[in-house]
Amino acid sequence: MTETTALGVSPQDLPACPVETTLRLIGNKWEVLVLRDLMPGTKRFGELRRSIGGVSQKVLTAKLREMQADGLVERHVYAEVPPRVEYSLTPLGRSLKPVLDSLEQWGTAYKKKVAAAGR
Amino acid sequence: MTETTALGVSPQDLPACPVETTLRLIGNKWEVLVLRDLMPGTKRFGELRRSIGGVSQKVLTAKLREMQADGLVERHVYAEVPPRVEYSLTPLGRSLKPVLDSLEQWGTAYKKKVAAAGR
DNA sequence: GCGTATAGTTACAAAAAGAAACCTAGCAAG
DNA sequence: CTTGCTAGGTTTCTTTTTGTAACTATACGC
Repeated sequence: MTETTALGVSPQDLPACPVETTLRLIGNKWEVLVLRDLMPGTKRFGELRRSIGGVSQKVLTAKLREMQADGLVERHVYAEVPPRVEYSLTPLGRSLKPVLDSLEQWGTAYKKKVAAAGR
Repeated sequence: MTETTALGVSPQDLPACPVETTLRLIGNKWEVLVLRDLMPGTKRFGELRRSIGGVSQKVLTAKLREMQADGLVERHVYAEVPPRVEYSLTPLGRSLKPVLDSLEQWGTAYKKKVAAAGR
């Protein structure tokens, strides 16, 4: 079964500033890490939890639901026992790749700088 | 008077993932907005507070101190009455511009999409 | 029957954020 | 002389968010 959520967002309740608009969807650390780990493809809940690392079950569940409501993430539930739930990015979610790339690039450059200064 | 803070960061206490490294410095909504509003140039505390909008004095103070400790922001105190404190970005802070730009670009595209869907 | 596994919920504790008052020091108005 | 204003900051208190740990449901293998 596949649950989908349309972008039920009214333009008028988005902030005027585009940066804030983006932050409304991925202004949280966990949301960015979900994005990072789903970018290569589908993952199950537990798998995602382990790959993110340090996130509690409760918070990950909550963030995934929000991201689903925002149309960034798709949730596929398989009626098996034990339950299997797979998460993947929607096209909208995948469209955030450039943002993720810029975060990664800056982080890489920064780490290099710190390593050089630490000598 | 000018207070400066070197990047006193040891490479080993940075996360392995560059994305997480970046998030450690600007993983918070307010930090990104400070960056956005200081990118054009120096601002006084109150000015910054108003331009960000919706941030409490306590939290803005705390975030600015953190960003100063991280070497992103410079703090200039003028010994006047009433006090004047000016904030500006360091070169490291300004180097985050590409990240900010990607957030802005995505937000702009998203708003366009939402506006189109809302008809 | 009993333990295992998975995604999720619930109840409680800890941490962060927000709201509002107070502090400082000098200057100006009354 | 007293009162009020200024701007950045701190303190206190309340609310919201986050984290921790225990518990649920259900089929499978033993």
